[in-house]
Amino acid sequence: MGALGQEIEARMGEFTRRCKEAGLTATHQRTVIYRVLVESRDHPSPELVYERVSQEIPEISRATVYKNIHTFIDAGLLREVSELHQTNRLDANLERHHHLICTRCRKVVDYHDDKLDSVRASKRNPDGFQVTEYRVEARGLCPACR
Amino acid sequence: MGALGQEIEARMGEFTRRCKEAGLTATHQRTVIYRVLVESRDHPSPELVYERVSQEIPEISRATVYKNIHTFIDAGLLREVSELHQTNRLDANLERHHHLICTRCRKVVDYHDDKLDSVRASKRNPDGFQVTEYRVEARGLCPACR
DNA sequence: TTGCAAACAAGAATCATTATCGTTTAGGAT
DNA sequence: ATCCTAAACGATAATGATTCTTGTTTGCAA
Repeated sequence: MGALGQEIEARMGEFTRRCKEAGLTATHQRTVIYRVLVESRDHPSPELVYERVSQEIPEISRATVYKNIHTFIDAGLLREVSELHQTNRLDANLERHHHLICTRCRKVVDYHDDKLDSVRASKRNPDGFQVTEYRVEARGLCPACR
Repeated sequence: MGALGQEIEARMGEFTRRCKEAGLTATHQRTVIYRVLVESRDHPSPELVYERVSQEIPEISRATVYKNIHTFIDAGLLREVSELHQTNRLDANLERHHHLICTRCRKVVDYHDDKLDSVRASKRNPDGFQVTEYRVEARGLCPACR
């Protein structure tokens, strides 16, 4: 088994452990869903996860995949790349700025900060990406949700 | 007129100018939609924009609002807070890291960078937010899209 | 083994968004 | 001022992602 395989094994071990901690049954469906997630390097959508899991468990239901993705997120076993994926959120402020995002109520507040404006990656073209803009998301709780 | 009113006026002037530049007719509908966007400090969803515009133009169609929002984005008059709003995108990597996001194909790549890990706002609790995490989004074009 | 709560599957329902299509309108050419 | 054409619009159907509902199955503890 290669280094990647070992890492996946390690993550699956952590999965089992965390399920116990959270009082979750490590069912066959959950195990396959989680392994697919760990093996996927492309930040898949739930739909794509469903497709991949379906290859192994053809009779699995979409609801099971979607519900367990939420379960994993709640248990801290999985994260969302962006918390603002339910609907588009618009910003007519054209100046360079960053955002404060409340993880509970999804409130978004513009945040201007020269210090953050100067953020740059260490490498010139990380992973071959031609980066045109660095944006900082400060995630946490807004005053109302604290 | 207060300072805020003046800023809104300035933005509406810019709107008219940019419409001309882009060969767009500054129709009544577009003007109201854009003014609502500029006046909204809460990064509204298209649906919320539709509701607000409907107060002034009850007979406006959702399609008009949605289409013009795209038109404004294409013309550089408006931005999206997150480009990943069409569907959820999952991340089973629990280590601290950041993301490279291709604005063209929506590819997301994990990016580990100690320099970015140390990013912090200048203020302790900006706008009263209790910030638990800073994430950097490096936006640009992936190797395939360049 | 019995029973109960957790998990599941199937499919309907919802929500946001986009596409289609017929009508209206704005602005340049006449 | 009138005509013409493309751009805009409105109504509404369609799509895609996600969530909800309901009935069934399964894991595990008494």
